[in-house]
Amino acid sequence: MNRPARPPAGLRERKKAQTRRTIQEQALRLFLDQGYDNTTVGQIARAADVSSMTFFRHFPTKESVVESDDYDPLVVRLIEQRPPEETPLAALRHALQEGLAGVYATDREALFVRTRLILTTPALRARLWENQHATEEMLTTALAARCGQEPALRLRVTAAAALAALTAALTVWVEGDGEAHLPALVEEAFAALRP
Amino acid sequence: MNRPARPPAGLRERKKAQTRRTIQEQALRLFLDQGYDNTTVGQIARAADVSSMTFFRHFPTKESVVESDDYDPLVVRLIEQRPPEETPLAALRHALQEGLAGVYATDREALFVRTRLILTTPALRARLWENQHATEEMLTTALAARCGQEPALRLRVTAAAALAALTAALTVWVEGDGEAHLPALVEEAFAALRP
DNA sequence: ATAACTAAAGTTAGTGACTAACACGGAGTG
DNA sequence: CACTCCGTGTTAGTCACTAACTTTAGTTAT
Repeated sequence: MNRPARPPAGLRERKKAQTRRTIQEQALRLFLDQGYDNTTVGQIARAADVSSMTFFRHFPTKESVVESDDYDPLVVRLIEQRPPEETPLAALRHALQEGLAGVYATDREALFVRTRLILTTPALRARLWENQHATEEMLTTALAARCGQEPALRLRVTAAAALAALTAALTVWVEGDGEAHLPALVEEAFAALRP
Repeated sequence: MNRPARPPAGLRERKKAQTRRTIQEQALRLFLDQGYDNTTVGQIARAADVSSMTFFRHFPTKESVVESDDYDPLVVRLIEQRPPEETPLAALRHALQEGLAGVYATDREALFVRTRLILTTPALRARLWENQHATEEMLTTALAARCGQEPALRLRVTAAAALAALTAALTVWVEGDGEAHLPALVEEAFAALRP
């Protein structure tokens, strides 16, 4: 159970982490300033004061700088904690809402900017779907473990539909310039799944 | 209402269409032979006896050779023909099933090979999601037009969920080496959306 | 039929994402 | 203090894709 705020743990590692953070910050700044496609890896590297190679040592692709993907394990944990009598879909809905609530309360602005960047950049959007597929598999497994079933087609569909609902809500949220209440949008999106 | 089988319509156009077809055939052959990532555009061009530039004159990206996307307009037409008293989800289910039935009856083997190639190649899978997003918008619009509503969040979620169900069914179909009855899988996938 | 028009295809020379191979230098360890 | 390792820089590539220009060949008009 290693919570964040790990002790300094060695100068070398700290420097590495620092480099990584700097690259990511500069990348996001440049992407927002001049657009994703108009920004080259070389520019990012120069802004972070490293060589282009170092960029790829920390991030396998240009797209991967934008991702976070710290949510998946959190949501899986939340699913495990849902009462077992809940339907899979309800468990997913509550777990996703809980997970979102935290981010929404503390980092709403950052979430908005990042989401808009992703949804308006084709290359990043494509990457997003790929990640969703991985997330879908994790959710399916978590759901299957919860009620003893094996990960069948139906659970897969449920997980995929839940993620589709979440994405649709995020899309509408961004299209409305972030003025709507995101949790309410998510709730409405999930409502469309129980006709 | 130009049905296929258009008259020859000029030597130049025919030659162009022929070149395009050759490129696509050779590309698919090479992809299946040696894998997508191990095949370069230059190889495809050489196999089709054209220059690399010509490849990009016919297909904007290497990924786009694999797509067909002739389904979207067909499905939209099928949606418009569904009886108006059907729920949006039911209309989608029937339209997608009808559209699939045609391909499944005549081109099952080709559908299987192409689907497996896409689902097992990360770059193509990413592209698939992108296309699904476009499809989702068309379906949402079609659904909205059907029952006079405006394209709200709920319809978007419905369309996205339906596509997720279809994709899940296709995935399971491919994982089972194409031995299952695809329409039945689709039916089961949609069943998961009515709990 | 031949000349004039035009669109498809080739050629060349790039950019940018990403990789492999090797060298350097400072952080970790005895 | 020496020795090892690991993060980084350098160089030289490959491959997808683009732009500018030329060549070739189908089409059209004289």
